[in-house]
Parts: sequence; structure tokens; C-alpha cells
Amino acid sequence: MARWEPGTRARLQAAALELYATRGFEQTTAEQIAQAVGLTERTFFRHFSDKREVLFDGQEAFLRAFLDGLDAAPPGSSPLEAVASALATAAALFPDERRAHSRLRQTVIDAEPALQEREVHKRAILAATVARALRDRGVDEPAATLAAESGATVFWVAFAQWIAAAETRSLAELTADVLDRLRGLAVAPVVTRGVVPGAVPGGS
Amino acid sequence: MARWEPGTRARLQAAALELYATRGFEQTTAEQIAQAVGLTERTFFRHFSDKREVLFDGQEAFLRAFLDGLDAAPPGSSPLEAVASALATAAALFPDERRAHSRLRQTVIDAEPALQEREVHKRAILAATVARALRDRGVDEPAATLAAESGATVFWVAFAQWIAAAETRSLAELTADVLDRLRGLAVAPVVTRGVVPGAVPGGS
DNA sequence: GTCTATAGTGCGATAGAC
DNA sequence: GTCTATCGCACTATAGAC
Repeated sequence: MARWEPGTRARLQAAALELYATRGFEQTTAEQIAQAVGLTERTFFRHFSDKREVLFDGQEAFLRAFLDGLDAAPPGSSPLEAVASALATAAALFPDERRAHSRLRQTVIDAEPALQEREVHKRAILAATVARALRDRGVDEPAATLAAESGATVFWVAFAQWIAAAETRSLAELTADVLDRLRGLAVAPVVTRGVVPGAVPGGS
Repeated sequence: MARWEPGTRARLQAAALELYATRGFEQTTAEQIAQAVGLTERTFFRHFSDKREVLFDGQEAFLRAFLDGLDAAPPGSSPLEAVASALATAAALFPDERRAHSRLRQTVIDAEPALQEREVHKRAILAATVARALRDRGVDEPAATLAAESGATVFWVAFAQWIAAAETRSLAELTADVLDRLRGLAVAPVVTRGVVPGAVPGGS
């Protein structure tokens, strides 16, 4: 391992993130990313199936964390208890040191619909995988899908909070809080702020 | 409205769905779709921003139904009660006559990752819009997002059931059932089928 | 309606690692 | 010799600019 620099993928990812953040996703060509790390466009596409995918690597580890968390839940746990365990395990993948990086990456994604599409697709795959794992644990449908989608939603709501400007709490703390709020949804039948009738102008 | 054939968009959509279903999405070029209805490729892209979008038109009406359903909920309703109202209104957009068409369309989408990305993106936009409407009704965060995402999940779970092979129940009936199951999730702490310890081979 | 950049693919050639 | 990462080149279709 001397002829070629190791960590090619990681260097392509870093270069892509920086270029997307500065010039914008559409204005950045695959050739520019490749040249930034001394490679050709063709090599870029050998590592990543398309320009979007370079920002969505490492989701496998994230998915595995979720599944490991499910496995860690004691047998006989309710679907939501198992999901709570998965959330805690997954949240541990995002220590505070990663916060700045996650923030920059999300800024890039939020600026580009094409990237948002890829992101929600990855999120959908996660939820579907968790649902399958729950079914394997003996949870029937539609409970498995509902619990899995709810867990995913809790994670992304907490994640958005975690990378919000002034936020300092850990992701683990935030996921636990949001999960509690979800539990309260089904049983708390009152709105918390004052209702303003007619505040939503109905169209048509 | 006499110089050109009316319903151009609808005819392009029908031709696209048929071609995607027979030749496959990737194997179908925009030019083929356009020529199938006597137009040029350029005209296709004037009506639809890309090849995927031709399958995702009419989401505005769907979104409006959801919002109208929210408005129909009495002031002071809980977030989930408001969502239940929205689900009923939205489900009414899918009478049984549409079932066959929805089935074919979903078959095409399920066969192509690029189309799945667009679909989940549209679903995400729906959930975000519902969340905003709930905030306008006085629901705070994260309750608004949690309720909106839960409502969206309920709809799509019910929708998948509605277009399943042997299904005959109406979409309205199915959304109501799935919503009840969701309500039970947070309070029902037991799995319904027998738990088989060790049934999930834990890796590593 | 034409013209063009570029995303993304297929295949072959090269060259180091083993 | 095999295996694998990289490069080079030709090519199509998308999508947007003019």
C-alpha cells in the first residue's frame, strides 16, 4: 500500500463536502471533486454511484447501531421500549465532537432538493429495516412499522434539535426527551398554547 | 384553449406510466414519452421538470385535502384528533375506482429507487406542511412535528394496505384502523405474538 | 427549437500489490 | 501469474441555456 494513497473515499468525501458548501452542489462537477484530491472523474464514480451518494456514506454503521440497540432490548419489551433502546445506541454514534461537522453537512443538504431526496430515502430505508427487525422479534403489523417510523421520527426531530444553533444538550438526552413527548401525544388531548380560531386561512 | 390539444399533461402522464410499466423507467426516454402523444422531448420538459415528476403530479390537491381536514377539526382538538380529521378528508380522495390505477403506479415506483426517492420526498413535504399547519393552530414543537409525521405514517401504512392484493376495505376504514393501532402503541406494552428469545441472531 | 454541459456507463489498458 | 485501483476514451440521455 504505497503506490496509491489510502483513504481515497474519505478524502473524496471531505473534498466534496467542502466544494458543495462553498460553490454549491449544482455548481460543483464530479471532475472538480476528483481533481481536488488528485484523481479523475472516472475514479470518483467508481467509489460513489452518483454525486449525491458521496454525502451519504457510513449509513451502514448507523443502521447497525440501531439494530444492535434493538437486540440489546430484553425479550418481551414492548415495541416502543425496544425502539428506545435502539435510539440510545444510535445516539451514541454522535458525540459532541461531531456536531460541527453534522451542522455543515446538513446546511449543504438543506440547500439542495436533490440532496434532500436522497436523505429522506436513506431515512425511509432505516425505518423499513427497523420495522423488519421488530417483526423478527415477534411484533405484528402494523405495530412494527408504526413503532419503527415513530422511532425514526423521534431520532430526526432530536437530531435537528441537536444541530440547532444554540443547542448544547447531548443527542442521547434529546432523543430521550422527544420520545417522552411522543408517548404523551396519544394520551394528552390538549394543546399547550392558546388556540386561535381561523388562524389558518382555508383555501379553495 | 383550442389551438393545442387540451389535457396535454394528463396525456403525457398516462403515456409515461404505461411506458414505465412496460419497458421500465430507465429504459424509457423522455423523447419516447413525448412521441407517444405526438409531442417533442422539449415539450415534455416544459410540462415536467424531470422524468420522475411526471408520476407525482396532483400532490397539491392531496396536500390541500389534508389541510382542509385539519381546518375541519374543532378548535381545541388535540393534535392527534386534528390529524384524524385530516386523514378522513385525504382518504376521501381515493375512492375504490382509483385503486387499480394506484396499484399500477405503485408497482412502477417500487421497481425504481430513483422514483422511491422522489416519493418519500413528496411524503416528507406533506408531513412538514401538516406540521406547520398544526403550529399555526397553536400546537408547540416537537408535538406538531411528531403528530404530523405520525399522521403521515398512518396514511401511508393504510395506503399500502389499501393497494395490497386481496384488500377490499375502503381507505377511510383502513386509515381509521391504523390510527387506532398507533394510539395503542404508546399504552400497550406487550407484544401480541409469542416472543422467541434468540430468534434474532445478533451479529458481532 | 437548437445547442451544449455534464452526469453517469461500458469497456479496455495500465500498473502496482500479492 | 491474479487481483484491484486507477485512468482514458467513447458514448447516451438528461436537463437547462440560449
